[in-house]
Order: sequence, then structure tokens, then C-alpha cells
Amino acid sequence: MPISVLRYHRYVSEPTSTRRRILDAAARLLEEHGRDGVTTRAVSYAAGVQPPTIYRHFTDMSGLLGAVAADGFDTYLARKHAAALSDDPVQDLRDGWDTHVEFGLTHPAHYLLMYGRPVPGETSPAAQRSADRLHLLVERIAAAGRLTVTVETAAAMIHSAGSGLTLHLIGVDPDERDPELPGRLREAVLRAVTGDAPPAAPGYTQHATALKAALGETDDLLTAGEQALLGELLDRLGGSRGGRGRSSAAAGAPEGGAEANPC
Amino acid sequence: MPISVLRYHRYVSEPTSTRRRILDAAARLLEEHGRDGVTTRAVSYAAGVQPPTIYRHFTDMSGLLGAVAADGFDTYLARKHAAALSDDPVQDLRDGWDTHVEFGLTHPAHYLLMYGRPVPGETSPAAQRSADRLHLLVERIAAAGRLTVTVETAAAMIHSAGSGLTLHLIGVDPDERDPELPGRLREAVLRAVTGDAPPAAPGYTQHATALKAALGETDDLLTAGEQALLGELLDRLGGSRGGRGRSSAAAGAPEGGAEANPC
DNA sequence: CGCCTAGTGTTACCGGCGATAACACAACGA
DNA sequence: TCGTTGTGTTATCGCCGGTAACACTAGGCG
Repeated sequence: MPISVLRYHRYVSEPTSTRRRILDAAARLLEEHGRDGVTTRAVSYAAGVQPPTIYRHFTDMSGLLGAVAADGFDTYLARKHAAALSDDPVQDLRDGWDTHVEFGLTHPAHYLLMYGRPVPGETSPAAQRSADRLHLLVERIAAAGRLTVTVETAAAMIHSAGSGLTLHLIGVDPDERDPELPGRLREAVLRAVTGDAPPAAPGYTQHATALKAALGETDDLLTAGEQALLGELLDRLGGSRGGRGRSSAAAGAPEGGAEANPC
Repeated sequence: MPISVLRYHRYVSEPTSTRRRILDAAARLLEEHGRDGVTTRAVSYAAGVQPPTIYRHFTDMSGLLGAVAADGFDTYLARKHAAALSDDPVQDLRDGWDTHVEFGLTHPAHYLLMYGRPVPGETSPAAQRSADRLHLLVERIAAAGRLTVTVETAAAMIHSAGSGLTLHLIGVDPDERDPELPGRLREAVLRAVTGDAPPAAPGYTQHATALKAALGETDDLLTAGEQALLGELLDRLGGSRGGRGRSSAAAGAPEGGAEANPC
């Protein structure tokens, strides 16, 4: 790249941006003195700026704390493998669980910021990022045909148990922590969301045909009409490579009533 | 009781003691405005005393908050059966779990005070009370010879999962809470600490969830509407397991299970 | 060139917070 | 009767989160 392009701009050679310095100072205070050590004064002093500067970059205190939490979480995950996925989705989830717990124990103050004070409807950016990744990991298990509950339910179970475990461990003196605990709880939840069964064959056609074959057992969950409808949709996925669209439009209800209505 | 015994003492006929008034005022503020609404000024004003009076009774702010949490928790448990134990220790634990979660959802601010900000080595009196009761419930299961792990490990697993679940639910909008979640997580942990084998999931659930996960790939076979419809039917098959509530617990342990590599 | 605008950091300040010192006063026991 | 103890008060401190108003710089544009 020719020198001429390297025009002088304000921040090109500045060692670290003000925002970065504030973030780092706040993170350091957070780790060393806990949540209560992160005050506007302390941060501004440690970052070498005046207090109002903080508000210029992070609208208020909670904005700063949220940014610190997100930054710390991202950094940690980036340093770990993060995106390295194997071809065993269950093992990947296991690794994700362990990494999550490890982060909480390595950075308890960050972790408490993320999960310690839930507010209905709100989710910190860091927690959201973590939840997204969990959802992805669980979905891969579902795609492998090894999930026995909804993806959403499985993710919620795993998150509840995992975060509860981490918070519990944070509250226990390191020497007194039960070494059995993390592994056992993890496997308990894992067994509950996966069957112990070996992975089913990949590809949706197999699942469609298998499900079609088992349709008769679903009387307590689906009405007769729903079973019939589902059967037709599964036929489309499992068998004939028919053209798209229109074929389904015609099919009326199998018979007039279609209203067994259990439930 | 003869009147002569009712000597006049300062507080005999006083409607409520100062300590009680402060406690009640703080609890009300906590429920109505959350943790941040409980300030020395607000409490003292609501209780009709001067701020320093609070320090006379509860050495500092955290002392007051601890007392409020403990008081609220005790009151709640007292109003519930609390000590009513049946002759089925596992069912008693189940009830205890449900009561615990219910308390957290009914009094989220109290609950966050108890579990939201763990500090290594410290345990709030309220949390300690709850832990003691859990220990007792688990010990009864052990006495019945139905525990496959240490009492301590079992209690820690249950506590981690239960408090994590409650914190998770507190953070989710009431309308969007997964009704399956609490029961499933509870049974998963219960099965892991007692030797019970998981109830055989109907074979179709895995196929249903797998197919759901692969719905996105079916664009060439199904219209968007059909995909949505199919997705809903698949959720019904993957989500709920016929009988609800306790039914799933009974199943004996056909195989040792429970020991698949806790790592 | 000279003016304007946007971005950034500053000084000075506000109301509210947790906490404490020093005092006022009632009840009780020697 | 007089100290002691328990309880609640007045007055005040230092720190907090947050904001208004100003100062300076760089870039855009006539």
C-alpha cells in the first residue's frame, strides 16, 4: 500500500482509543474489586479521563457495565477455540458447557454481571451472545436426530442448569467445591435431552419416513385430522420427488369432521 | 391471665415494634421497586423513623437486606406446609423443588437477594435455611436407599439446577416461559441422583426434532406455509410427553444407568 | 481563506446515597 | 437518687451517578 494512502488521521497512531482505555480500566477494577469497585470516579481516574467522558461513550453506568461484560466474554471466547466444531455435536456441547463454567469461575464478577441480576425481558448483549451459541450447538444435536425434546426446551434446560451450577460454584470456596458436581450435572441434563440412543441417520428423508411409520402412536398428541395432514406432508418429504407447491392445495380434510379433539 | 401480671412495659401494647415496622417497610419497597428502591431514606420514611434508627437495629444496609430476605423466605415457607412430610421422600423433594421455584417467581426481588450475588464463603441466612431443608430432604431419600450419589453431591446438583432454573424463569417474560421446562429439568436431576432410568421416550420424538431442525432445507418441497404448519405439528410431537406431572417418576431402574462417565 | 459543524473532553455542580458522631431521653437496678 | 443501658434523634460527612455548559480540534465547504 503506497504511503500516500496513509493519510494522517487522528487516531491512526494513537496508542489506544479513549473508549478502549475506559473499558480496560473498568474491567480491571471489576476483577480486582468486584462490581462495587467500578465507580465513575475510579474508572475515570484509572483511565486518565474525567468522569463525564464515560457518559460520552457509554450513555450511563449500566451501559458501561454491559459493554465491559460483553467485551470480557467475547475476549475469553475468542481466546478459546470458540468456533472449532467437531463432527460430534454432543461432544461439542459438552465442551461448550465446560468452557462456560470455566469462564464463570475465572471471571466471577463478569459472570455475575451477565447472569446475577436477571430482569424480565432484558438480556445483556454478552448473555445473548452466549445463548445464541448454545442454541446453535443444540440445533446441531437436533439435526443429528439425537434430541428428544424441543430445541428451545433443551437449550433452556442446559442454560438453567449450567448457569445455576456456575453461580453455585462461584459462591463456594474453591477448596470445598465438589469435584463430582460439574460432570454429573452436565451428564444428567445431557441424558435428559438426548436419548441414549445412537445417532439416527442423517438427512430429513429418513426422519420423515421413520416418523410416518410411527404416526399411529401419536393418538394422544394429534387429532386424526392432524395425523392425516402430517402424514401427507411427510410423504412429500420422504418419498416422491414431486413438483413443488400446488399438489397440497387440493387435499381436503380426509373426512368431513376431523374433530376427534383429545387434549 | 390475671391483669396484675400485665405490668406496663414499653412495648406490651405497642402495635408493632420498630424493628418490625422497618422490616415490613423494607420488604414492601423491595417488592414494589426492586433492590434499588430500598434506600435508607426510603425505608426510614416509610417506617416512620429516622435513618440512623435502621443502623441501630441492622448494623448496615446489607444486614437489613439479609434480614428482609430471611424474613420473607421464612414467612413464605411457614404459610406453605413447610414441615409436612409424607412417606414418599422423593415426592417430598419434588414438592420442595416446586415450592422453591414458586417462591422465586412470586418474590423475585427477595430471591435475587438470596441467590443473585453469591460471594465465596458467604451464605445469606435465608439461603442457609433453604439449603438445610434441602439437605434434610435429600438425606431422607438416602435413608430410603434410593440415592446413587453422595448426599452432598445430590444436594448441590439439585440446588444448582433449581436455583438456575428459577433465575432463568425470573428473567423470562411470564408469557414466554416454557411450561415444559421446570418439570423436565426437575425430573432429569431427580433421575440422575436416584437410580431411576429415564422413561423410554417414544421413538418418534427424535425423528420429530431432527426433522424440525432440517425444515429449512425443504424449500424445494414445501411452501413456507406448509413448513410453518409442519413445524407446529412437529413441536407437538417433540415437546410434550403424554402424561404430565409425577407419572414419569415411578419407573424402576432396569439397568444400573446413572454411571456413564461423569468425567 | 474563513466560517460552520460534529466530535470529544473539560470544569463545575446537583441531589441522593450509606454511614457516623454526638446528643436526648426513658426505663431499670443498686 | 444516680449511673447504666437501650433506643431514637439531629446534624453532618464523603462519595456516588449524572448533567449543563463550555473549550478545543479536525474536516467540509463556500
